Amino acid sequence: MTAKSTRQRNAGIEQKMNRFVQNCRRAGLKITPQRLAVYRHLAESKEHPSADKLWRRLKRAFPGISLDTVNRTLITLAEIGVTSVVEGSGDVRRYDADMDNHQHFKCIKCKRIFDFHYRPFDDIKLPASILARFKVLRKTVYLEGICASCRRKTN
Amino acid sequence: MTAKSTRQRNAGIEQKMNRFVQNCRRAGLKITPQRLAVYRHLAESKEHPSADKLWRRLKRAFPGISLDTVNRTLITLAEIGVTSVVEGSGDVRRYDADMDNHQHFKCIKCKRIFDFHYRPFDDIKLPASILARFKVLRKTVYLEGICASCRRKTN
DNA sequence: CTCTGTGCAAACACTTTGCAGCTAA
DNA sequence: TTAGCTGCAAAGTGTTTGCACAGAG
Repeated sequence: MTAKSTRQRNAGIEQKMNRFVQNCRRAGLKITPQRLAVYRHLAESKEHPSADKLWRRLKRAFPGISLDTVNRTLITLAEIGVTSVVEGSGDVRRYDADMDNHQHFKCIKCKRIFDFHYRPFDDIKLPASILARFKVLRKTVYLEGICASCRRKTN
Repeated sequence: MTAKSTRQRNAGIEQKMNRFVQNCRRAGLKITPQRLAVYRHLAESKEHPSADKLWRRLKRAFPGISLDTVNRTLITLAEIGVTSVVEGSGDVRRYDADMDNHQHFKCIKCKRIFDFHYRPFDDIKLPASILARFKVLRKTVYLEGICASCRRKTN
C-alpha cells in the first residue's frame, strides 16, 4: 500500500468515526470506548468478521472487552443502521461497516466474503407487486461459489 | 384449494419424487425411507423450514426419525444439488427444495421467507471481472424488509 | 455380504439473558 | 444523579461428531 492510499484510508476512518459518533447521538446511544473500538475495528476490517473474530482482534487493542459486548454492540449498531449483517447461506453471522452500495460474493469453501461493485446492481428495479406487498429495506445481488485460490487448491 | 389444483400439486410431487430418486442414484446415494420422507416433506412445504421445523412435522408421519438424520440429509441433498440453503442475514439455516428460478424476500420481524418470481432477475448478467475471478455457482437477488402483516401489527 | 446411513448421546460453537456494578451525560 | 452500558456467568439454541447397529444394494 502506498503512503498516499494509507493517508487517504486513515482520513476516511476518522471521517467515519465522526459520522458514527453523530449517528449514535442521534439514536440516543451513549458514546462508550467499547462502541468506538468495535466500530473502528469493524470499519478498518476488510474481511466482514464474525463477532468472535472481531473480538479476538479487538482484545489486543482493548484488553478486557467482553465478547458479549461485541455481540451486543454489533446488534445495536445494525439496528441504528450504521452497520449491517452480511447475507449468506448458513454459517456464522458476519458484519459489515460499509454501508455504501456494493455486493458480495461468498466462497462456499473458505467462507471468505469478497466485495465487488457493479454499477448496474446499485439500483435494482423491483416489480410493483413486490413494492405493494412489502416494505423493502434492503435489496442486493448475492453471489456464491468458489474463489480463485480455492479453485486452485481443491479442484 | 380446488380439486384440480390439488391433483396437479400431487402429480407434481410424484414427479419430483421420481426425479429425486434418480438424482440420488446418479450421486451414488442409497434410497432410504428417511431420505424420501425428508425430501417429500421439504418439497411439499411452502415455508422454507429449518431442520428443526421440518423434523417436528416429519415425526408425525415418520415417528422415530432423528433430528440428526434430518440435518445430515439436508446437508447431503444440498451437496448433490437437489435442494439449497436459503440465503439470509443471520438466523437459523433454512432449506428450499424448489430449484427453479425464483427469488426470496425475508421479513426481518417474523422471519418468514416469501418466494417471488420476477423474470428479469432470472438471468443476471455478471461483469467479466467477476466471471474471471470466481466460479459462480449461485446468483440471486435477495430482498429483506417488513412483510404486510408485520407492517400492520407493529408500526 | 458389504458398506452406507441411521439413531443415540455427547460435544461443540454461537448467541442470548439476568444481574450487579460502572460510567457517560 | 441516573439511565444506559458493560462484564461475568449461566443457560439456551442450533449444529456436528463418534460409534455401534441396521438396512439398502
